[in-house]
Amino acid sequence: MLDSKPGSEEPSVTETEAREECPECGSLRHLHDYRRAEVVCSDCGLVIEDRIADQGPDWRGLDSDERLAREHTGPPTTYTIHDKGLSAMIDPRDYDAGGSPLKPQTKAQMSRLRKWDRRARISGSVERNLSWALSELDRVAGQLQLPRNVREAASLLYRKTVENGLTRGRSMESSTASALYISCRQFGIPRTLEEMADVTKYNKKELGKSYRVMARDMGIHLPPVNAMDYVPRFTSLLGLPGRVGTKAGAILREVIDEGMGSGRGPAGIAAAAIYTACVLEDAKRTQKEISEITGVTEVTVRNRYKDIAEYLNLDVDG
DNA sequence: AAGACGAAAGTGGTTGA
DNA sequence: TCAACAACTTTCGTCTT
Repeated sequence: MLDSKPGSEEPSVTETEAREECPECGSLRHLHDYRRAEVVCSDCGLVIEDRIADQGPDWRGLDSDERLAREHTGPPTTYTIHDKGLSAMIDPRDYDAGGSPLKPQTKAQMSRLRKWDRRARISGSVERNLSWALSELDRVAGQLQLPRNVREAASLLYRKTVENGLTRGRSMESSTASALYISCRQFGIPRTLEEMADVTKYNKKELGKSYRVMARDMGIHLPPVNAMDYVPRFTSLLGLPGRVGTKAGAILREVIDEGMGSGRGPAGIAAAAIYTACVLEDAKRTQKEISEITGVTEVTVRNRYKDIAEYLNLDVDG
């Protein structure tokens, strides 16, 4: 019930004939990738539109609880109409409906009313931004299959960031993504920046910069990512049996104890440990498959694998 | 033909003057 | 602030199965 199986394969990509041609190559064949919420040109791969999931009832891949929770939250349309026609204007002039001046007492009252009206409006807009941000946060969290507690933590972090005025000059998307990324790290279920980048409109670099700034500003010290934390998810995404995961964990522990972790990217080491475990356990996955899932290149998988194999051969058992 | 391996050049981030 | 540096990626060619 925690993580839905990655193996459940609904057709998440459909090809359609588009009305507009691709600005890059002019092709009319577009792929709708609902899992990644993108429209991609079939011929040149250009991402024509992202976040299509906002436009329809296409939330998917989540359990019924989440679907329920999400049913009416949503895209900016609700937020744009939120204030419309609901808040009345208070006439700024001190005359009554008939045009006569107000009594001093009434005048003072009206002035107080205006003051509170103004305050309500401002806090209303803060609320609206917040509610938009939180639904964006939920969307990304949903696509990354993150558990509730991480979302809660991320929401809280985001609120605090806003309260401290640290979101000024930054987009809400980058801030919510940063809050999520940081929370994931804190909960020991890290997502790679690649994965974050896949479901937001920012790339690895931008997200990296943005989350660093937020962590620094909020005085959060993030311990380095533990390579071990990647193993369960990667093995499960690769559809590997449990024993391979255990093996990979054992290899990792051994290799990291030996100081191989320093300076190297944790995801790369995790990927290589999994690859090694695959070889040893005879549950072969190609380097390519592993690199695709883990977001590190084949070359890095190879290099780390070489390191690990070297070390393991020096040791007695393998 | 596909996968594994490695060399070479390029990129972004960190470090030390 | 800038240059040097290590890690990683990209690209491409060769070897192996």
